[in-house]
Amino acid sequence: MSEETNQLIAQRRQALQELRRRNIDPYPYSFDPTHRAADLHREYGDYTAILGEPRVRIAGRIMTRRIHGGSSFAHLQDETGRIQIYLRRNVLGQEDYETFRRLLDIGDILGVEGKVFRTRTGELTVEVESYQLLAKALRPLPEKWHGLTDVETRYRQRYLDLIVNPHVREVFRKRTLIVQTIREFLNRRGYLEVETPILQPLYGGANARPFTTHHHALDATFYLRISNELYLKRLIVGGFERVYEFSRDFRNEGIDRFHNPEFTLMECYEAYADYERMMDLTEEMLEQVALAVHGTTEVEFQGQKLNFARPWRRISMVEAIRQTTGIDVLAQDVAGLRKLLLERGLPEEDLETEWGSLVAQLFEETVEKTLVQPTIVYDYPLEVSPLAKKKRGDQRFVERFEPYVAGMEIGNAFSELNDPDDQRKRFEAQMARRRAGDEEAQPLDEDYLRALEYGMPPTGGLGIGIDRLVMVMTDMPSIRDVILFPQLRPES
RNA sequence: GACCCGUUAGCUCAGGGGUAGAGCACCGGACUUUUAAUCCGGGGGUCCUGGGUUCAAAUCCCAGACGGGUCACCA
Repeated sequence: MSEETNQLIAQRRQALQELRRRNIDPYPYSFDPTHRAADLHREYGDYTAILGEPRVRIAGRIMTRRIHGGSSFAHLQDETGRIQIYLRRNVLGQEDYETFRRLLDIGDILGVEGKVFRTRTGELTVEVESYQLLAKALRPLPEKWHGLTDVETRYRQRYLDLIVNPHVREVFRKRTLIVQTIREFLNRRGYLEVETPILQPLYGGANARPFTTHHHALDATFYLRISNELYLKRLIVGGFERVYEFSRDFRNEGIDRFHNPEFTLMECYEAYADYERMMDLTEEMLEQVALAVHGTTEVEFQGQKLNFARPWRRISMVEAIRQTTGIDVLAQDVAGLRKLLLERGLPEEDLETEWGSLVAQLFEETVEKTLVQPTIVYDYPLEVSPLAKKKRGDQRFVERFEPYVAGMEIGNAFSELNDPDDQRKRFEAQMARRRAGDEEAQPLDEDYLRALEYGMPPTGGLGIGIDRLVMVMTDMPSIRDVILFPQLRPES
């Protein structure tokens, strides 16, 4: 049904006209509440006596209405919750009472002044002595009982979701709490929060296809960053010893429960640290996050009990594969690994060609989903890690780890590669992959190499996928449930 | 990108070849402590879009749009 003919909208527009005819401004400029709903519940909780007829002003959206003859009840909802209001004809007067009854609707924003009391049934209530319409709603809200469940509408019209589904507001409050907890955790350790370019002339720091755009005045191609890694390490070269950034990154890839084209990665870098120090940092940080959100290190996610208490299980990738499958990848060559992957049902055309890439592929196929409890998997193959330093004593691997929770990668960390010549070779290997058709291989960044040639101290780096962390901490099964405005196809 | 499922009133959902349904919301009436208020009466539809089959399509078939799930890619 079109908006013009929608009966419910038409009725509300008529009420709007009538309000204006009565010289009531449906969109006034301000209101000055003395309390919010939660303040009232805190001050005058269930067993508290209400003395001296306290007068309060409170503002919010009308969420329910129970209209009787000469008196009516309604609930106002503000950011903190709901409070019942009570309106009586002989208190408000005939005109104001009838205006409330006839011309105001569920969804309208209202400011009221009145005294706090408790009803016969014990509910804390404000008896309204005067009220002011603060904004007229022209569209009806979803149903009070079932709320809004249609996921498409919930994502496209998140404002509506937030109005009628209180638990959704809770998820996003927790998201902010998580970000704040990490920020304070790093600040306490002397990390400096910085901002680096989102529009980059060359993308790097991860394997992904970028979004491409164009700057008219410079007549130059720019990319939305897929990572801020190379910029943060330039800052380490510059002499900042501990830096971090909550980085909105953009990757031109598929969308599913675990991927949104724009997502948030917290990356931090610490001079003079190696990956073991970053493992400690990771465990401490995420333990703090669990405590901040849940008050305990135990977190329930999709029916599984996860415990973020230190120390976490730490296992090398080679050992993890051995424990899960019995396979010793160190005893396998390329042909052997390919055969093992074929046996596990992988189509031949999907198989990698390099030894280390095959090891990583075998790990992803067999081990990843088994890593339910917080686990650190370390020592990744050289071929899949072009920015990480080679492992002490074994040149086939690099000093890299990923924290896993509930079968999800929620981070990525290295002893950062600071040998400029080695870094150039790694870039060149990436360029070779590119020429072979790998669109996600990393381009060679000459300025980054130049920076490394000035000398970067040994450095530990860590990235944490904030969206996935929030999923785990809020028990949400989809990344769309933890991003306020997830990417959808444009409405036609 | 491939496959499977879904799309019916403002919302939540039934219905599955023969007059378009319910609850809430809405409108009118009664009601000055209700809270899923209650009681009486009423209005409201591009059944996602476009084609096809049929005497007849919301229903069956085809194509498309949008959403969800799985797979692929990625974090």
